[in-house]
Amino acid sequence: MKTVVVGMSGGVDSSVSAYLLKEQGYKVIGLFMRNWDANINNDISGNPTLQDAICPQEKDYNDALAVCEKLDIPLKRVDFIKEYWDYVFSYFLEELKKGRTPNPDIMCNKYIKFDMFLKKAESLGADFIATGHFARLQDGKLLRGVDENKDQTYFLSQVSKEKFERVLFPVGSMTKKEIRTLASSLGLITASKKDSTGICFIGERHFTQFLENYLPNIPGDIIDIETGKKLGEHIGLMYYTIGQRKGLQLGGDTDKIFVVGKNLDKNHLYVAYGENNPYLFSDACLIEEVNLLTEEEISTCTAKFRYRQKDIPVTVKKCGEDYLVTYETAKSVTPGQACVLYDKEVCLGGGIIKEVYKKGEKLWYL
RNA sequence: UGCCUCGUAGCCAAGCGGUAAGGCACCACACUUUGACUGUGGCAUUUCGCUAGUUCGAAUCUAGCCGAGGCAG
Repeated sequence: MKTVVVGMSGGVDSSVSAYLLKEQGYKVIGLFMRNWDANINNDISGNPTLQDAICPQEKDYNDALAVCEKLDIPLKRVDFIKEYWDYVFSYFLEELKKGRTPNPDIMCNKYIKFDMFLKKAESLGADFIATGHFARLQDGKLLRGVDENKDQTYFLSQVSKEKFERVLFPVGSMTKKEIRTLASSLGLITASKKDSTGICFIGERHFTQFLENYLPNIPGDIIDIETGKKLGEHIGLMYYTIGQRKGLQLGGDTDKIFVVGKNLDKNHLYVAYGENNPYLFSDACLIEEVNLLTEEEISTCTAKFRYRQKDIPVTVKKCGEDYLVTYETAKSVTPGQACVLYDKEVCLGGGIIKEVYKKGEKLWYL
């Protein structure tokens, strides 16, 4: 009998995952992870649950425990608070300081869930680990989750290929609706629990206030990139991402205003009018830290530059350590975000967007 | 100083006697394991610079005042 350690988050997906594995005849052990502590991590300002009698993680643990008791499997717990800070959150802050838009959840999967957690599971005697991700593994390949609205392969793109040999995604071939229906019929208390959002393990935060706990905000000018005119003032470059519209507190025109770039030296935020403004578009980007999930050479495939964005056709070419990804046109391609490559259902891996180009020229304003 | 124009929510801006369009911003919700994007809804009835009139009824007409421009000088 093979042993599987399931990452129990206290949500419905991992609850059903544990059930399915048990049905399939595995010896199942639940493992609850706690990677964030609001007090230790100074997560004070902008934290909506700070005053709650029991913190959200404790509620989640209780839910996970209730599910495990129902399924008659043991539940253990482990803390990676320091590791999460060192490998995920520090990276997150460093990237923000550089004016980029990091994706902490991608690093969380790479360093915590599919590394630290995996090692911990092995020490508990695991042959495999399992999570409630919406993704599938077939013949060593990572496939999109069947529920295309919930597919999470984007977040798994930085996990190295060999890790997946010891991973199971039991709910990857189900839709969210099927999962909830099954959970409900089993009487699991997580059946109708709301999907969690926000940074994984941290949760929803008022972004501006949240960051103020960690980074100094340095106000500067908001500049219309087309005229060079000052339109207003921003509260700190790290609060804005490319393509963002909300939070500029600028109005007065009939058209919408979007963030198109930043200048760290001058502490300027560049904006432009209109959702189809040329400054928002590009036709190529250079990606770094490329992690491939296939042995085969990649030339043409599809890619997405942000989670839940539609795939677009691209061509890929190795360029030293990095890869050059070219495409007809894409909007709001943002340094720091992941570019994830696909061949139909197969996730080929991806990289982190480093530079963005248009007509052979690097976009100077990013 | 004389003459002219203008003053509508945080911003832009319709309305020109019949009981305050719209856009941007902002807020809420939906969507969402990354900060978005997107969608839906809310958002001036102690109201239209202030005061006093005309009128059944005014942001819309009249007078004065205040304020912002402009033309004469």
